[in-house]
Amino acid sequence: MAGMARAATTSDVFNAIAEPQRREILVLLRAGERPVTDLAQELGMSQPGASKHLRVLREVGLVRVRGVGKQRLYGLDARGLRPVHEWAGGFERFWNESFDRLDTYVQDLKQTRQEE
Amino acid sequence: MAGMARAATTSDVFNAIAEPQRREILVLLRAGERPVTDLAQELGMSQPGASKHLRVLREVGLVRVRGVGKQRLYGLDARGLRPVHEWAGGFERFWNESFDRLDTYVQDLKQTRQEE
DNA sequence: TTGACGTATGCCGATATGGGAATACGATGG
DNA sequence: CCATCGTATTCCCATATCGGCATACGTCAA
Repeated sequence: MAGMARAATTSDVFNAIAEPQRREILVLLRAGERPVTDLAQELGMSQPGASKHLRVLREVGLVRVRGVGKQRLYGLDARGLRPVHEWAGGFERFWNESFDRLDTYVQDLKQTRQEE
Repeated sequence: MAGMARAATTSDVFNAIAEPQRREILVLLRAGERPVTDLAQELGMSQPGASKHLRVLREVGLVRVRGVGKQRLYGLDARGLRPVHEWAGGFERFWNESFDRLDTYVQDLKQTRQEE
């Protein structure tokens, strides 16, 4: 076991929401519970595709399922998104500060090359 | 070209911050600019490793570099984290609501199996 | 110019991922 | 019990990562 390719999408919320389609699923679920087929159709993806994404979301706890007859309704459990919100929020003062102020460390080193 | 393995870490902020070590780098950079070696040491990773992560962060615009003599100082540009914060914030009312209230859709279908 | 130092890249191996297609599974209705 | 609908799982492929290692690159000092 030499190289590992990332923290396993299935164990980390940050990873789970790294996938655009999974984010879309979460957004759709804000409107209420839905069966897989519904989601698949609305997002223009295959049923197996949707099922797979939902599985990831379930494994990180962002989604809940309950069986209703033949169907399985997926519902949102947004609690796991709170840490994400808070983590990003920890940078709020940095994106609010203008870059000039942010670069206090730079003050003394005026006029340096600005890569890219 | 059949299967694509994800949106390319280098083009999406969500993907860039899916990596724990990259998140750590961003956190460290809140304290101010730093050279690669510094970060690498502090995070217990190799210099090439740190350079690679920083490259990803640079490509999504979360980090800036400027050359100072032999060194290259990396600095935070947190503006890209704002969308993340806002996206997650869009779910705030859902994690605040108790699950019972959230399941209004469920009200009429009492006592259903609760998977997992 | 030649070192030396700091840093970026290239290459490799092991692994994970997402999509497609086929198929297995589960529950309900007859 | 069987057919059917809704959904999950499995296989396979092409690709993308991440880490380690070696190495190329760039800048400064002498």
